Amino acid sequence: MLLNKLDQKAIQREILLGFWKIHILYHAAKGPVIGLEMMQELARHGYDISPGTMYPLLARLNKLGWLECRQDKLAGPKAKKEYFLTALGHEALNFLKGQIEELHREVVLDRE
Amino acid sequence: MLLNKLDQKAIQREILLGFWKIHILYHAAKGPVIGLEMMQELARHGYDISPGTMYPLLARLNKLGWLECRQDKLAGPKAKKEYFLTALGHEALNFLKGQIEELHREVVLDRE
DNA sequence: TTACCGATTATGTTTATCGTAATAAAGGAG
DNA sequence: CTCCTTTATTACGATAAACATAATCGGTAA
Repeated sequence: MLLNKLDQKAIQREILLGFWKIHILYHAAKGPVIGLEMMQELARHGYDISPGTMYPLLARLNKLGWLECRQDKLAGPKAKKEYFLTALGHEALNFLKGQIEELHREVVLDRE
Repeated sequence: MLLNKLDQKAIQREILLGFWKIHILYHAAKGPVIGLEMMQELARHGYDISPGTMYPLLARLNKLGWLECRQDKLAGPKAKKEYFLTALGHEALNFLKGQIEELHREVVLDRE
């Protein structure tokens, strides 16, 4: 393996950014997603996401209408937020599945 | 289809950015890649990349050591540049193939 | 009280993306 | 030879995303 840690970081930043965003949508489709939990989950898969990246992302996906946010109103301003995939988010995820399939077919299976 | 053009643009910017970068590496493995040609090729696949994005990207991949650049020295300063995948670039591409497979297995095939 | 844990929020710096305009060389039409 | 189009890259300014780190807040345990 010629790739060192700097290369891996570059791959992450340059290319894999979108991959774990898909993971988030995927998880949000299965059940509620929480920022910190997701950071830990992704860390397990080798992605090291800082809060300064994760939380603005979730807010953005919420603003785009792909994720819905629920928070206990009785709790304080920093209580955990649960994110769910919306109908629009499902559409986006389905579209992305098609894109993944295409990429997989072309690059991994080397067809077409 | 609920997704409108704004959504598609968001998907592109938020997630698919890495996908066509992989396409570039993939093409560079098959033969020389030229900026403008790549922009047209990607446009055919629905990705609309502006020169202000493409050329800095190629320069960056070159600087990372994934692409090698050849340019006819006799020609002027804006002569076309041909990019080839380096050994390190091959490593990166192979690593990415694994990542694509994993993503495909989990999200598309819904396994694991 | 104090200390820690689960979570989010705030913030400042760096880097990428995008659109558009400028530049350069080469080839063809007249 | 000059003008125009085509093939390419380069330059640039504005917006936005990513990152690391520090601050905050509420709950629970010692």
